[in-house]
Amino acid sequence: MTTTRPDSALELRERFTRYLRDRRLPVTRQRLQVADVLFHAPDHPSVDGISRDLKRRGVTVGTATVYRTLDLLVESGLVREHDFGEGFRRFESMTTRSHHEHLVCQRCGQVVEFVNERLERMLDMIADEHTFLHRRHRVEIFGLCPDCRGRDAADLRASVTS
Amino acid sequence: MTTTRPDSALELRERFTRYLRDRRLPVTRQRLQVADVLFHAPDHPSVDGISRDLKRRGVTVGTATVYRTLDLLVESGLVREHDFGEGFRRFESMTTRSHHEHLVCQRCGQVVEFVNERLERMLDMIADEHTFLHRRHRVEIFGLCPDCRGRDAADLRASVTS
DNA sequence: TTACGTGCAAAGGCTTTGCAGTCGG
DNA sequence: CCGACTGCAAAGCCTTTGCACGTAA
Repeated sequence: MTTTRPDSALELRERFTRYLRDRRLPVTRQRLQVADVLFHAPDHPSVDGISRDLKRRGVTVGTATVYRTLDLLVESGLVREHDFGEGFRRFESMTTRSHHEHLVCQRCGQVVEFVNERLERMLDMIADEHTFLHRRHRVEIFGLCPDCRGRDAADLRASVTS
Repeated sequence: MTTTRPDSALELRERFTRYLRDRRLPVTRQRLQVADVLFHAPDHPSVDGISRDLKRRGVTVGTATVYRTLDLLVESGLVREHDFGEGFRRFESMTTRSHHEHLVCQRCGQVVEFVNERLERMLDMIADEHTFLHRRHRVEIFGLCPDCRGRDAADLRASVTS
């Protein structure tokens, strides 16, 4: 279940390189390193998470460069930007998986992805009904993941007993 | 269509007063003024918008107090907090209307509300499927409102002609 | 009277910007 | 070589916090 999808990552790096070359933008060590970290991330890292990951690998990339590279990655369409209302952004590389939404655990921060075709169609319909041109959307369900759900119930029992 | 819902606003102010009294918290001029501005707002104002509205009415309330009052209003359940990914929060008073979602225009910032029972049920189902305890959710559709949609097409024609 | 609120200014957290030095193509 | 990038530090935003003073009950 925790696949690293190395082949996907390689392909994405190539696509990013191509994107840069097409626009006559330098393909620098920093840009590739930031992209690689993100392409290999199994989750939805924040800028801080990406920086720490880079440090762990022994390389240092200035914060400003990380932000600037993320802008490029988002523009290129290879990376998706998220704002789960935590006060900072998270990023996610686009694998071959289809468009998906998120379930966010309010206790442990775990993010689970889900796909639902019917939901997507319904959103198209709703936009149409309001004569809106539908460009993108965001569906997030907040609550407790299976683990935290049980733990919360346990906490409650403990507090009642004490 | 642009109803100010004055009766609703009055009732909400009363409910807020009751909320404060119940917790033995002082009912101050500032708290009521911030609440009133929000209860009368037809849209989803930001902290800055609320402050400017207060100034327009000739009263001044410190920024810190506005933030602290908004915390109370959200805790009381009379106000809903939103984050449309703009880098700041927006607030909306809970009228008697049922739970709703938002269509956001990426050009002019207009926010249109919509209600869709089927959508709500579908989200419950999805959370269930993943054994998540569903506490709240967020559905936002971004794009162009009817007005901006036309304007964008016009811009495009103009740029092609020039 | 007294606990809590208020306003100001300072601090905080995330992100962007300005600029001198550096490097890819 | 030149234009674009990088890193650092400073600045920008929104929001929170500390503190002396004020006020609701």
